[in-house]
Amino acid sequence: MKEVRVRFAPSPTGDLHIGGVRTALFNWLFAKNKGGKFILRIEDTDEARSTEASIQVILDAMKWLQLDWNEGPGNELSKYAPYYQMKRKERGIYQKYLDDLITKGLAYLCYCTSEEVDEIRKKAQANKLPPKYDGRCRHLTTEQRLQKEKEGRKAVIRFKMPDTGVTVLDDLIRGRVEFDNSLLDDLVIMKASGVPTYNFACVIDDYLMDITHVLRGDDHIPNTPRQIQIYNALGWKTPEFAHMAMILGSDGARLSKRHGHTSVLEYRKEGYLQEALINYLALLGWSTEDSQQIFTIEELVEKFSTGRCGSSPSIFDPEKLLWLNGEKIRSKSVEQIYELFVDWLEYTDNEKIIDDWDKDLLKKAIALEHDKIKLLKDIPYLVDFFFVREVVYNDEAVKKVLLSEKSKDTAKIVLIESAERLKNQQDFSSDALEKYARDLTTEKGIKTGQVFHPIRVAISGRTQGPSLFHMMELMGKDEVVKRINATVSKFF
RNA sequence: GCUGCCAUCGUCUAGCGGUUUAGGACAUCGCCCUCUCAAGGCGGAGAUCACGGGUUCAAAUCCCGUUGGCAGCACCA
Repeated sequence: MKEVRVRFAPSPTGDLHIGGVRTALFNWLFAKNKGGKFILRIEDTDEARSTEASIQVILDAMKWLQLDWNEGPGNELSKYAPYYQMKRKERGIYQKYLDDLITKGLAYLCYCTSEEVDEIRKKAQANKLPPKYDGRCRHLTTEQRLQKEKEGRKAVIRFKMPDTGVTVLDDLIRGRVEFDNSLLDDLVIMKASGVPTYNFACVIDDYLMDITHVLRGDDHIPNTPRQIQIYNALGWKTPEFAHMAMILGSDGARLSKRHGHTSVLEYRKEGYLQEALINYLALLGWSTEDSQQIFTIEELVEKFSTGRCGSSPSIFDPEKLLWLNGEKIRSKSVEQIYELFVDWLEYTDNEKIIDDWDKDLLKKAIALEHDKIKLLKDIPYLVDFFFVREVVYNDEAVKKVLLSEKSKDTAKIVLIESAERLKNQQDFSSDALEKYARDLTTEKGIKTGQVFHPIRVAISGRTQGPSLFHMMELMGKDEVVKRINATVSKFF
């Protein structure tokens, strides 16, 4: 059995977006599942838009997502290298096949300008005909060619499409799809600049790199018959194709800036975990029979198959992603979350936030807020009151719990007495503190909330936070007493 | 305009001709737990399976048509 080889072949013309990641992921999962190879190839033949920065973004994103490649940039010694199409072009890899096709009469030089071709297409469209180049340069004589060149025209190379019959695509996800050859036009396979176009370079490289399966977005379906024809012309067997449905924005339109983050790295900045993004993306366009939602990477690798990929498009739902991220964080140990958090601070250049924080206290604070963390970026806000010198009081909290007509008298008494008594509290464990607080309510004949809430606000400045007595225990007696005293003198 | 792809709760999906009063998940609502916020538990609401024709004893499931959405139609990939 031939080794499975798949590739992810992004063009470095912008950020790596959600759809691209899903394509990369499914290829990666497929390769892993089959014990095959996953190849990363950079399709940088768009001279105008390809950028070095964009290549870097792709590489960084793939690394963060842990979609490691068996071959690709960095493996320049491989027999399949290089993995950048422009480098391959420089080595003359494509020229050979271009010459071959021209010699065989399967491709030809075309001197039409873009304007002329546009004109031809528009005319066809006006007549309700498929917009298609008419092949007028197919049979140029040598004199005509010389004449065109004398006019200073530069030639492109066009592929001669068969104009009868059908091209059949046997898609792993969609089954049989037929295309009428008469609708396919003579596509440009080499630009006037001498650089091959996508449809050509892609075929050559997939063949040369022994790619066995091409998994890509279904926006490529219209390209497939053209590519199949090129394979045929070169006498090559086609790889298997699997076209997955697209990921759309909330309004059903193609995912774009309007729908929130487009670049994966923005999700990293927000504090999403790579495994949450991976898990979520796996759920878009693929499912198991029991509709399982939460997967480890290993489970994904084990269970993935193209046969269970859906053919209808799906809408990207940020809320579900957020839920999944919380799920993943909750499944981690405090130590793991701490590590992840430190990495995130470093990545977002925010290390100074925790510079003077006691790391041991931070871990314990994280433990108290463990179930509440949805994003890594939530952590600072969730625990920062443990580390401040002076409590930052939330106005609403103070108004409601300390200063309202209803609460202020009892709050004052509770705080003054607590400051006094807690100073002498021997056992500062959460259990003992809870007993203390409950005893106080009985003694004063008031409700638990009338004791718990003022203390909470006094020591944290907020009405929300971890379990009160665990929070006090962690803060320690001196700090708690100090904060209560400070609160009393500030407000009463 | 031409060609192609797609169509089950708001969203992601299960379903491969009878076991379906269409199952699960997110979101939403209610209750429980509870010192707050979460998390968790329980429960509710939410889908005439886009529509119309067939085929069949039987269709969300097969076929045809219609409608709608999306994609492609570059010397972009």
